[in-house]
Amino acid sequence: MTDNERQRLAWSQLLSAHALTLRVIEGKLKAAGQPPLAWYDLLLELERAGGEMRIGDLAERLVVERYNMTRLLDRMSDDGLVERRPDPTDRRGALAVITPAGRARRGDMWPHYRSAIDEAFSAVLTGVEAAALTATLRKVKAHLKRD
Amino acid sequence: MTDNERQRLAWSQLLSAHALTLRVIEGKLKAAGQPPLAWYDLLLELERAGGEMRIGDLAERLVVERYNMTRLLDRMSDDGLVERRPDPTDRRGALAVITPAGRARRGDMWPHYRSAIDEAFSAVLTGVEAAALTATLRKVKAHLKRD
DNA sequence: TTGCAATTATTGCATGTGCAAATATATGGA
DNA sequence: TCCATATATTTGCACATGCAATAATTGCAA
Repeated sequence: MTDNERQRLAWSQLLSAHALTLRVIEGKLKAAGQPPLAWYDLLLELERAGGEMRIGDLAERLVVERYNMTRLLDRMSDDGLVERRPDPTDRRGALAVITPAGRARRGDMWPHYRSAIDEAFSAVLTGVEAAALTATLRKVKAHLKRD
Repeated sequence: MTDNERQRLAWSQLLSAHALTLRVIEGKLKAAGQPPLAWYDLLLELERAGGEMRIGDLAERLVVERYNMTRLLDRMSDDGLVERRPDPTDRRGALAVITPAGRARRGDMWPHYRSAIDEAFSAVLTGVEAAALTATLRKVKAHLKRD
């Protein structure tokens, strides 16, 4: 097998491993009555940013299209987990702000999400393998973000 | 950092690397006037299986829900790339069969898809890294399929 | 300053996906 | 054999996403 074939094979494995793992993890979340993964990621990102972030930045950070971020925020906002606030520094833009209910919801979700990841994904990886995976995927991401 | 943290970090990298790479690759396909990735995968799978496969098996193999496979086949069938045939061994089921136009379409897609993978993904990986990635992801998949 | 292109967020419409129910057929046990 | 249960696929309806167009604002250059 040539290097090119090895690389393309790795890509196809990435696709199918992703699909399979995601299906299992989302299934566990749903079975536990929890919201989808994307909600967790969004809430976590907001907390890490200190509670608020520009909508466009959030979309870019989470690799979601802007118009889908608009709608994701609509839904989460209907649930009281986030709210919009005009950006004082640029009146075109808006900030997404996490609410106390949003912080609480992320806290509720975490144990379910954690155990789902641990069972579906972590269980078969050594720490060394996990670190290698992280390093490799970071290279790919850095490459794509350069453009 | 503990092993658990390493593993969870690897999972989050898998999610974002997947999203970013897929966005780029699908974008290149679309820009080249080609159908989405899922069409390629389906056509390839059928060719590998000798030209036909049970719909449910195809869905399982491609990690797609059955009802979505039904609809994917509807669309591809509208384009003349596949057709349905009753399964002689089980009249509940149906076979998806690749047509000559389907084989031709896969042939047309491949150079575009190949160069997209090579540019977006392969470019930054050594053969050794790719092989390690494949091995790791295969373990994850094997683990999930066991249940 | 004015005017024009670029940026931010949103929305209408078409398309794709998830869920639960429907249809048709198969399988195994009384 | 007959019936209850399981399996394969499809479909109606609600919800989510992609695309192209819109509105509001910014920034820059004439």
